[in-house]
Amino acid sequence: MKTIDFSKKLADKGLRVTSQRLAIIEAIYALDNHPSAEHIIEYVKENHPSISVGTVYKVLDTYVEHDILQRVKTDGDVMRFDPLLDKHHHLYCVESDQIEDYEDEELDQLIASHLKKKGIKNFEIKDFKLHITGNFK
Amino acid sequence: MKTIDFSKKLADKGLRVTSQRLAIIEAIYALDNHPSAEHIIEYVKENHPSISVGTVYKVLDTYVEHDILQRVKTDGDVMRFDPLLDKHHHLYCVESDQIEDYEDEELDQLIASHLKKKGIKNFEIKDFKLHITGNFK
DNA sequence: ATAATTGCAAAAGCTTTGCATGGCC
DNA sequence: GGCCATGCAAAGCTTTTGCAATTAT
Repeated sequence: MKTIDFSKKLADKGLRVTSQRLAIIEAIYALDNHPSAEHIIEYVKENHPSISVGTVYKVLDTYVEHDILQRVKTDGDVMRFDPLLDKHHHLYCVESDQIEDYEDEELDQLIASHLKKKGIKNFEIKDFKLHITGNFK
Repeated sequence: MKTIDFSKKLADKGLRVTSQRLAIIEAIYALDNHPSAEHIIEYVKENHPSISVGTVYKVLDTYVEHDILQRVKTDGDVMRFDPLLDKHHHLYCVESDQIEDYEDEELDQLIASHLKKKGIKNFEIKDFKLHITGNFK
């Protein structure tokens, strides 16, 4: 995805296009491994030394609100961000902080139909996400 | 589970039994909804006003290390704790911070056999957990 | 006795907030 | 021009840490 596409993406959502916002979304795609805010700040500062921490957090919030990013839960206390919006699951490495996307429509169907058939008492299911732990090799 | 059982549970793991440790594990069972450290502290202070925050965190860490508790991931930045150790999944309410356990061996089998059959390239699966979001009713 | 646990308080780490300045539309 | 976004710095919150005093075994 090129810079110009990011501009359009923001404009289409009614968001103002600023160089900080572009740098942040470019960073997330460039970093590519569900970066934390800290990783993003570090990366963006290379070409944007004066960007401030508060701005990055505000922009990330804005992106999550406008469905440009998803938050990714981790065991630790840092939030990480994922630009993939299609339904997918995550692979968590038990030895490092690596997180990868895992898409599997067949699995989605399998789980969805099982849950639909069986139902959960007193609970209306909206969505589900599988957290798979293991080792990359 | 009675107090005496908690004592035994700790002793069996080679942990020293202290009134703080007992109060903390009792609190978790009493609170019963995957309490946060803050909830636990609040509850324990009723009968144990002088307990300190640091102690509670240290004891929770000890319990997790010794497989007496599991950590539960949340969207927010607070860690929560679960005394159920059997394999299970979690139901997350989208409107509140309620979290419930969900056990479903049939589902576990279904997912396990699908993943085993299909495999994941460059990844060795150790375990998986489903995060189901929706509404309690 | 002695090794582990507690309480206290300080500090760390991540994230949020308020407000004046500056930039986009 | 008007409004929104940014930078800065301070503060907030949860969690961690160090150490002396206390307690369990």
